[in-house]
Amino acid sequence: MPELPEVETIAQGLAKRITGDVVQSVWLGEKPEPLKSPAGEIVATLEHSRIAGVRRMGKHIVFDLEQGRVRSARGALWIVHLGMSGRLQICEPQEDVAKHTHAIIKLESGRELRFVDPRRFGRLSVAPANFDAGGFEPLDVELKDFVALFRGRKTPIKSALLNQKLLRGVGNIYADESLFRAGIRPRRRASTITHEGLHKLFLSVKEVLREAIALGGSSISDYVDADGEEGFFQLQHRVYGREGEPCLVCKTPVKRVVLGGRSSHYCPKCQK
DNA sequence: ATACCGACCTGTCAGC
DNA sequence: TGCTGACAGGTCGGTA
Repeated sequence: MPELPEVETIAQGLAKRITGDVVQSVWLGEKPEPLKSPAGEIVATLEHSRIAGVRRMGKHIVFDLEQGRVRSARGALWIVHLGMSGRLQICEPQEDVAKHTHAIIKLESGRELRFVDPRRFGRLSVAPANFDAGGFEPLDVELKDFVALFRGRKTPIKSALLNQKLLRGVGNIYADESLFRAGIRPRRRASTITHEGLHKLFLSVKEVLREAIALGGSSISDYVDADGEEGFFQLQHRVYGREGEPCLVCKTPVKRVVLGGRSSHYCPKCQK
């Protein structure tokens, strides 16, 4: 479900509400599929830890933990990837447990943090405090590094944008929207884009992500943030999900093609 | 290196 | 009403 702006919105919401709280106990569902680390390790790392902060890394939600009685400064990380359909919700204990709830974290404040994920593509793991997911943060990357990412790559530019080892956090919606604003077709080989084109793309990616974060992300079907609030960036989509509808610039019908198994939307006239 | 495909899962919606 | 197929914000591993 969520890309960078949605994950950022969720992480900010969680940070506001549970920073400083302490994990009392952890319940994990019996099926271990969603776990990337052994269940025992996740439980041992989380229990009695203080949540010192919540932040986003690419599409991961990262909880900074101060561990155990000693609350060592070194700490550890609890990392949640929401996959396509994952949600993290803060609940009162008496609230009904939703179908497909795979983890419940009881907090000393009395609230619970619940991980719900119908499609089970989400992943839970723990990692040392120095963990790094690799790739550049799109909002922080500098122009020269951005340009270097694509130089000499024959892969379609959209595939490169979706490659989390290069840039982390850009997904299907924001790749399409960024390419539209930069006037570049999704199938265009990365290596054939001029420096000027890459500069435009560099600006477009940042602009799209910043606007989307400001609007709380895109709510398609069921996305809501940690407070249960919907985002509004879906109202700003210019090509994503608009197959056959007129381009907002030139009225040409928006095209949809499949690229690497993903729907890709573009204006055949505005994007070259 | 690259590109395409299916796999992983469940839910929803359009069409018949 | 019910069935079927397409499709969904993500990633991984196999194959040529």
